[in-house]
Amino acid sequence: MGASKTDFFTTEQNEVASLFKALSHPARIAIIEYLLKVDTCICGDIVNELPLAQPTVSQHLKELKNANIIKGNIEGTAICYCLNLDTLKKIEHYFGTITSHLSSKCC
Amino acid sequence: MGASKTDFFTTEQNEVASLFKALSHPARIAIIEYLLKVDTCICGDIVNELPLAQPTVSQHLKELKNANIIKGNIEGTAICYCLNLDTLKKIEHYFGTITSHLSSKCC
DNA sequence: TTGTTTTATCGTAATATTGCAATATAATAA
DNA sequence: TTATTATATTGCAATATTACGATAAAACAA
Repeated sequence: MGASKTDFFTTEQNEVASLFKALSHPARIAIIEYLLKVDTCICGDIVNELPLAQPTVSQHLKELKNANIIKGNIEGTAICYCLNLDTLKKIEHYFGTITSHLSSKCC
Repeated sequence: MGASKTDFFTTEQNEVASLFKALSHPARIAIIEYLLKVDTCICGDIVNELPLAQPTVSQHLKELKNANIIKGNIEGTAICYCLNLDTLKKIEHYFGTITSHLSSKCC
């Protein structure tokens, strides 16, 4: 064997894990930080910002889109990408719940 | 090729990505949520809580420990695991920075 | 000492991810 | 129409992850 035993965990646990999987590559972190830095929709130049070939960047963008971390709108020949505030807030809230429920008396 | 081109990204981007990689498996999310639920150090019964064999659980615990998401203290024969509040707060802060810097005018 | 319990490591098979060349698709320009 | 430009998809090789049986190691009990 070797594949994840997805079926043995709850839907929520699988969803949370796949959200973090989308964030688990430095190229995808770089994309997020670039979109944050320019603070606007970006049409086109993400490929030029990364040290990776165009098909590879396209693949990473697809993963971020599938996880709803970024949104992509078609603007003529180019595609306009930007961060999805809702999803990012959801992740922030997930950790907020953890840290607020956690007593520091432990260990 | 196929391996991550780690060298082409910043140290910080690689560190953030590997923190999320530690969170990218439902078994590790289940471990975190279990430690949160019992709200105390757990000596031993994590293996019984998960639908995975003992070596597999041990491997997942090691990854969480390497990422500083959990701490493990030896207590005689057993090992006492608990969540590392500092790291979890660091992740929460990372998203807080993103969401607060992000204008919603986009897309 | 030997036995028991608990956790870690080794070895390996199954599966998933990463990266890119080649190619395809889509929108616009000339 | 044919170019051009921008992004997506396909196919495949290299590498990484996941899972677990077998085994080792560590701590304690008898």
